[in-house]
Amino acid sequence: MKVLIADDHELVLDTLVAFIQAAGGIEVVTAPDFDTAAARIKAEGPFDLVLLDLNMPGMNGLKGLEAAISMDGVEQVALLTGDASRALAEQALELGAAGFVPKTLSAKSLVNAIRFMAMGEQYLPAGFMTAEEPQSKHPLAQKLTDRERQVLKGLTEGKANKEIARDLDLSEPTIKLHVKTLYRKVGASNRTQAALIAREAGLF
Amino acid sequence: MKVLIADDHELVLDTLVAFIQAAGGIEVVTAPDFDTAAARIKAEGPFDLVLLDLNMPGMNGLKGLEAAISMDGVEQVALLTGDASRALAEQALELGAAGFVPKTLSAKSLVNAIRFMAMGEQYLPAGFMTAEEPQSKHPLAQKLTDRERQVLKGLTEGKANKEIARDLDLSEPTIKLHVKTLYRKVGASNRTQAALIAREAGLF
DNA sequence: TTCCCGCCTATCCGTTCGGATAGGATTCAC
DNA sequence: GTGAATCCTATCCGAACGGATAGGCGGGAA
Repeated sequence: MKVLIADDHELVLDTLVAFIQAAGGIEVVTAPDFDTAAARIKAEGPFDLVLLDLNMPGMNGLKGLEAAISMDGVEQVALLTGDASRALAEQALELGAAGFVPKTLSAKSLVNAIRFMAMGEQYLPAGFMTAEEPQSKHPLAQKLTDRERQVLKGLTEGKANKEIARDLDLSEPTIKLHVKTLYRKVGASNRTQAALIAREAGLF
Repeated sequence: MKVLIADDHELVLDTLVAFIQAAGGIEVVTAPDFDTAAARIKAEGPFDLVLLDLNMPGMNGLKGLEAAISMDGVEQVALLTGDASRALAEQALELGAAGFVPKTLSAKSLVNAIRFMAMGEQYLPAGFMTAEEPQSKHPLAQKLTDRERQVLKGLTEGKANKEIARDLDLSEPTIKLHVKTLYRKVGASNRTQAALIAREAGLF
């Protein structure tokens, strides 16, 4: 059984390799970025599992995942990531990922997950997709009404009131009202600040 | 010598503890988020060094760093972070942080850095502050003139043209000109889009 | 020197924004 | 039912924005 792990955090790499080899029966190859990972797949493949860090050089978000999945010499591809966003996990699975591994896992269960996926299974952290939306409502968003959230989403896309009105099939004055009340709630004084605050809070 | 490490990535925690204790002479306490870190400082302090992950629950960016520095029972506070941004490092040092430790370090040098800081020294990753600005010019920013960059910075802070004019000691019509030409260069059609694009590119 | 480029200033115009105010509709809790 | 909350619509106004256009200034390149 052969596994490639790509991560620019050498610390993570060190640990995983040590733990996996201690367990035995698995050959581990590492890479510090996406490009060398791709090169090693070509040169040293095939691999039973390829683990890709979401935030590493050369990996353009899910682009790298997509590319890796379509490569020859790769059985399974999984994402390794620091922040566990449910939306991201869903997208990754839609693209055909074998799993989604947050680094918040303990070393032991992380190694178990890797062995599990290398055997061809799909892995998701316990209580990740099962839980409806545990703490999804940010302290900021929870104060907004549904409409206001929809309007705020439009703001974060740089849209004009008129555009938002068309998208939501409402009149423009209505949008302006929501925009105004929304400013007060999030503490913004114009649409750009509101958009930045929303992004900062991780909404949308 | 006593060290507290707070990180929501249990993997990181496991490794650091194992390595540090293997080296001997250091007592290690861990915490999965900022609040329990603060509680443990109060209960089990004093600590020679507190290592805080930048992206963990309860830590509002540099707010947590600031809070930890001002606490009793803490000698040194350092940041542990996944992505090494130079601007962030500078801000952290200005707040009085003892160092800035990117997780891209190998486990061995990371442990060395921790021991180094616990002894009261300041640590920065090699060639981090020394290098002038290695790859600072993003493909986007390099097309902008100095003034346009300054104006764009104002936009990313949600400022009005008039405010930017005051900050840069220019007239408002001038700002409007720069804003307009800047839109064309970055592909925005209004200030909110420009601000988001700039943030997306990692500028400022 | 002449020319071009980046920079600053300015005016004009139509649109959009931000804010205040007011009325009507719906739903839900009391 | 009464009242409160949410949502929709509307009008008015001053300020800010987005865009076009035009001229002056300084420095570097041809």
